[in-house]
Amino acid sequence: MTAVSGDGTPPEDLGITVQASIYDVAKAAGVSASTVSRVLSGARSVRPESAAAVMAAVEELGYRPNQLGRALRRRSTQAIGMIVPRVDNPFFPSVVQHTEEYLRLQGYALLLCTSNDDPGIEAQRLDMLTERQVDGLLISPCHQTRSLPAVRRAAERIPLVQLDRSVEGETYDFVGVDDAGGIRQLITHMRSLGRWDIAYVGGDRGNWSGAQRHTAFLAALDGSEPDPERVLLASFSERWGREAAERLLTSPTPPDAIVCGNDLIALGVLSAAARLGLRVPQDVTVSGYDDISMAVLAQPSLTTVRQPVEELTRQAADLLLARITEPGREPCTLTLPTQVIVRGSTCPTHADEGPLHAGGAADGVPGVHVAR
Amino acid sequence: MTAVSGDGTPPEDLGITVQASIYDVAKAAGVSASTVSRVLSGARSVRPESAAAVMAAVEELGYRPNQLGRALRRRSTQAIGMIVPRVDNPFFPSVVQHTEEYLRLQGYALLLCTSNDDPGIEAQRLDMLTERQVDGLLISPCHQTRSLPAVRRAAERIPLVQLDRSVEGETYDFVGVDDAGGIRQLITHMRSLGRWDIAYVGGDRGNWSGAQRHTAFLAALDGSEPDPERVLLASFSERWGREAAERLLTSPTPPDAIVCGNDLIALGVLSAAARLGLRVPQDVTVSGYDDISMAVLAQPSLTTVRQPVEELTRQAADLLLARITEPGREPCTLTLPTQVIVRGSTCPTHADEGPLHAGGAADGVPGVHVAR
DNA sequence: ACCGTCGCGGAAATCGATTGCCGTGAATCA
DNA sequence: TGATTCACGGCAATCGATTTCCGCGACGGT
Repeated sequence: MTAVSGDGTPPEDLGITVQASIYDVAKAAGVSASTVSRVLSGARSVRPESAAAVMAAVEELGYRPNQLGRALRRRSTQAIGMIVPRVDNPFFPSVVQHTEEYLRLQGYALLLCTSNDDPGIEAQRLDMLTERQVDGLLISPCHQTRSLPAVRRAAERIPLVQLDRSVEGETYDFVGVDDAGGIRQLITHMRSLGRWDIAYVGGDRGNWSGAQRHTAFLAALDGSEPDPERVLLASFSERWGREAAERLLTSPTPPDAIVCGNDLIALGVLSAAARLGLRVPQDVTVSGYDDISMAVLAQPSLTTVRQPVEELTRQAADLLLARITEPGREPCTLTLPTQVIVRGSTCPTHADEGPLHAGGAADGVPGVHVAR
Repeated sequence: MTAVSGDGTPPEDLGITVQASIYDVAKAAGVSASTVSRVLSGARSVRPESAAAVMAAVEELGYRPNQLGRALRRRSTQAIGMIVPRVDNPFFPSVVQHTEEYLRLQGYALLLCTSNDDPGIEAQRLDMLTERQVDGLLISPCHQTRSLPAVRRAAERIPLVQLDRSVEGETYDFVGVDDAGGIRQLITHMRSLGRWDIAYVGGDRGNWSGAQRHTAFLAALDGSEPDPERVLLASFSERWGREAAERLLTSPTPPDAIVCGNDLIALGVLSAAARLGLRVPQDVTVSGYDDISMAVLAQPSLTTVRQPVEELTRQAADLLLARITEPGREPCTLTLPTQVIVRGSTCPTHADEGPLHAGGAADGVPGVHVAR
């Protein structure tokens, strides 16, 4: 059955050769397909001669098992699907890198997709991965509410864990960071430097991070009046940071500090400040969020909030594996602590001079780390 | 056969519900599985009443076809595997983004993997994707020679196209850019500014881009002596750029221009220069390669070589689709032209002042574009 | 009235691998 | 010696969807 070659015609070598199936191996080794399967999987003991014959045939034919057939029968693809909003924000590649590495050690392959911050594309990807029978899903939903229907649909069929961002209106497993705490710490830091007129440039409130950080900013201002001119929201991009900073810094009453929704925005702000001839941190202090690798290289280097990426991905992966083995468990939410990294964009004493490879030193405030 | 529920026990709703198969739909609709398949695929005409019954059952059961079964039978997964060396170099995310978008329009899903610049991991990923029966592979091999065995093994079974980087020793379809031409243009540009003592800071020669660009730099120097102190090779990272620049610029005879192997290196160089109190471009000019989005925001903005990413991905995807439909065709190599983007890091007259959103203007030299 | 044709539906084979079940022969034990 | 266990191998069912082949009834043409 299902013999593959030997139909009389010469091989006619054209690039791609037909794949040998387990039956071809069985025939070449003079055993049954069951035996081949058992040799390869080690599921049951096999006579050494048979095993040797099988291995020889595998080698000879260059046999590689078809994971489609295996997955169909086993009801497990040993693959995890992952969906992140963007890959041009360095934070997510970093998350992806760690996740892939960790899951590989657990014997899973990672299938990565991008939603491009579009709930429609995200839903397509979610459906695609579901139909391809991944064993689990990791997702940073691109929108708090508009992502919900597709996330719900997927979670009904497949173990799903959210990381870094979450949807609202239903609770699924979620590993995030203390976004609000990070912002609060930053504000405290700014005020300790004598900065009281603090502006906020953030992403839109559609996604979790944007909403959390903005809300935290407003809350941290408690006493002060929330001047609408001081709070600008649009997108998590350098371009927006630049544009917003231009608006803020050319106004008659510019703020003396700018807290940004993430590092990309902050880099845009630094760019605009430099262009306008303003000195950072003397004229205005600036902070970011995420601690991407560019942050330490910026001019000046960027004060920011570091998310514990490795911990984040490990916890999310563990949560997913737990839900795979035990689908009925209660949804659980983990919030990891963040850490403020103080650099030159807020602290002149840490401006970018001195040896390039100096280490940092804690300055006594819990959760605040002074670098370089 | 394969009835799914109705075994007497109550539903016992725990998170995940069992997936309905095409047979469940058939039973609910009172037709055969063949008919369900035909309704869903539109392969053959079906009586309207049957079709309606099927659609109702699909809706009712929330049926989603299992792509594993479909792919097994159809011998096509409608998925393309892609492997890039890193995702923390913004150039590749950009390539990925465009590729995914284009392939989606052609009805393919993209499964993305990262090799982390490690030929061993790359080989694993290649095998994994091959065993999962992707219809084609797109790869930027992380190493010119060490990637060859795994690439060969994969290409023997599945249509494969290389993009941006290639292996050596065997020719497979490849879409790249004129790396050498870009470097030559940069050198010409530097010399036209009166800079003759040009240093090169690049990635290692293990991968295609590193080797091409380094070789081109040496070749462009023809007359001049290739001072080994002036050519530093290690990795395509900001960190390396910073370290190398520190070495170059603190030497007794610093160069008056630094050509970098990519933008990340160049950003590191700018960072080191600023820290050492050197002015760019007055004291030293700096150029990058790739035109990542940070390049325009750097202080000063970065002169660089733009790769035609969209064209690159479109051509690579088209080549792959062509090879899928016609596996026997001759391997083909495409080399796309690059374009130098002149910005503030080489040209003081284009320093970063003026309106933020100004467009650029061509300065008459072919292939050279003066931005902002 | 008879014979093709057409529309439509279903049974069954198929894709590739896994696994429950049974059979066979050898070894062990009473 | 006869019974029981054990090691090992193969048959066939199975996962879920597609597709070939065939059958049935209706319809049109002569």
